[in-house]
Amino acid sequence: MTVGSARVPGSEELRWITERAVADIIPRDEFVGAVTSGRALRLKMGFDPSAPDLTLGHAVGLRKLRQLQELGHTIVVIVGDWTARIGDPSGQSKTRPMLTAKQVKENAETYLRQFSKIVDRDLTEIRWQSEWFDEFTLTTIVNLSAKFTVAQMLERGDFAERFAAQKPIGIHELFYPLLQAYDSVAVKADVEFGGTDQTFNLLVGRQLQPEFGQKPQAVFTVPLLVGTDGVKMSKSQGNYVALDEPPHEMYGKLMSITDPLVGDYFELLTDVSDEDLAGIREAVAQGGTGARDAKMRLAREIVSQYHGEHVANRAEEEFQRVFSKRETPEEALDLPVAFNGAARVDIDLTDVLVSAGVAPSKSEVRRLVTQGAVEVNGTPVASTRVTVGKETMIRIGKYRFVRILDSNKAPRAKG
RNA sequence: GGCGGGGUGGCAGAGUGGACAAUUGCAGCGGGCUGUAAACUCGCCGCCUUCGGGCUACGGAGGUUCGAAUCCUCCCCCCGCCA
Repeated sequence: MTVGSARVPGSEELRWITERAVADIIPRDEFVGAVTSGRALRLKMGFDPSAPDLTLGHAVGLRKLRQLQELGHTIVVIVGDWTARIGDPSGQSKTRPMLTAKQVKENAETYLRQFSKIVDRDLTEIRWQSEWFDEFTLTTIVNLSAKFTVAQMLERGDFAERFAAQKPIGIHELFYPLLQAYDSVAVKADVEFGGTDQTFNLLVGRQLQPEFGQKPQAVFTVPLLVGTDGVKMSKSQGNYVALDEPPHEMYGKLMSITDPLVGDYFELLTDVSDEDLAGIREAVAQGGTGARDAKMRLAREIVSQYHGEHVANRAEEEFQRVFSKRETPEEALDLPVAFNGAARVDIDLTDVLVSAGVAPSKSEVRRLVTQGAVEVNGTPVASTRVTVGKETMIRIGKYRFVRILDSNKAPRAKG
């Protein structure tokens, strides 16, 4: 890698970079000095290949990287293939199966595909931990671990809490920060990015680099995006929006975020101006349709970012049709049924909805019917046995729709 | 090595011979309300069912019993403390 040069941002641009959607920069003046030096910086960001799906939460940091990339700085993505193979220690309840090299590679591809929705992959350096960790020996590891103390490790909040509560802390867990820190040495990072929950790990990297004769990296943290329900975002809660999400789902999920989050989402995920942002927060605080309109704007803006404006508009129209007006959607899950020439045919919803993947079990379908949640052509059904025609629309609950198609009539053109 | 605690439905966590498909909370689903929500409220929430019922489940395997998540035996796993 040759040391290139980068454009020096103007004061307004610099302010935007260092203040919008930023949690902390340590040390701030050092970072500002570096970014205004004209030298191309190496901006490190880690990636855990055991969880390749990116969410809007990741987007906060990636958007920041994008801003810096546009100035000519180099993004260095570390694929944590080595640590991922050991397994994530934080999920104590289950031992995560070790990932194979193939899985890691696939996950990395998935990651990078989503990653490039925000940053320019061609201007990104992708490095694998195995490049340096494969060569580690016991001596190297002992030497590395000798540079830190248990007390230092216990400064990390979650370790301290577990220790105090006499909960287990695996030795390997103590290694995680060290390994991550060594990544910074290996790639000679100037700045490392992460969410605020990563602060400790990033600082370990900063502490380690001087031990190897390197200038310590600056640490750049971005705020954590709160889940759509207002609680900490987590996969198990399902309260996140994935970057890969289809447009109408993305739109719908954004419309369902709890009101107080609207301002934060705008702040962290869009480029609306500060004045605009203040107006949005004000509108949401007032409640009523103003809050709803602000949320619609948010949903439209974000869907536009990942799917384009045209698609976003269509998602919005569809949303209004189904949710606001309670009409049937234009698009529904098509369900082929063999009519064999008949105009109408009897079907059993328990079979049909389960095989269509709409309901998890026949019992669930019976329950739904009992609760009056299933409508055929707008009329609630009392029995799971119903008569349907071609194009009959079946509605399950408020938002799930299935359209009956004649499987005889619409054969696949190509086999 | 010694001592102790524990393994129950997606999670948390009750139950300690029958009335237990298993209290409760969270999550989820459905109805209402609404701005799409949230909050609130009502209901559902193992699987199969000809709706009579059947089947499978409380770490695993055996056993005692008319009957076991609950008692006994062995085994497996997790955690803490002391050494």
